[in-house]
Amino acid sequence: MLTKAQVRYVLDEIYQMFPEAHCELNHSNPFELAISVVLSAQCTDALVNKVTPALFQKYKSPEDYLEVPLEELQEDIRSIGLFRNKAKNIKKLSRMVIEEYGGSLPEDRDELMKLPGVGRKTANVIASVAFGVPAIAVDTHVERVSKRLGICRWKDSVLEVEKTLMRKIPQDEWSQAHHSFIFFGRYHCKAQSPQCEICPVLDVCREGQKRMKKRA
DNA sequence: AACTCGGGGCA
DNA sequence: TGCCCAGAGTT
Repeated sequence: MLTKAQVRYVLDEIYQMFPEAHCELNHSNPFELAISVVLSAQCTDALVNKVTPALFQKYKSPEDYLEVPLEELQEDIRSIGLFRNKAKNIKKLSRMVIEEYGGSLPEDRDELMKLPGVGRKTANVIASVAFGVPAIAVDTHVERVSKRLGICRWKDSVLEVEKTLMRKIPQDEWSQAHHSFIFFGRYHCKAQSPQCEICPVLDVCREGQKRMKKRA
């Protein structure tokens, strides 16, 4: 496992690598943010961003999602994977927000996770981006990068990864670290083809050194 | 723990 | 054109 000093080193290097890493989600409207993040499950943000402008033009409130037939909502998000489930979730989520939360999104992560389509990762994103709650959302990029580097253990569950990251990263950097890890995972430490040859943190990376030795 | 849902994007 | 990508829910 990487020491706290090594984690510090990794963070600094990765921040330098992706200085533009930041959250592109609109946080002025928590409900729209929640819809965006629910749509994001199992597909890229870029794909979601193609759909949301027109979507939010048409649907202004939770009530609007309830008024249209399910098939119409499905059609409006068709270009995204899993659109049938996601449309159902959005309708149910809208109903819950109206009936159980008085028309606005709950701020508590455990309450958020009661909403359909909102798991641990999504709840963390909503809580941190919309409500400023300190959190680290562990998606596949964050998980893969943390495990390869040796910040946490391979067998760790998502929850354990999250706890370890919170322990080893200063709280005021959780957001920046989260977004930087996403960029790092998507463009550099990729699932199938990690760019170990040109990696700035190879010297502390457990998996990277294994890979390089294998190649030699 | 394994399986399902489903498109877009890239090789 | 087939393989890879990306979470939540259900069993």
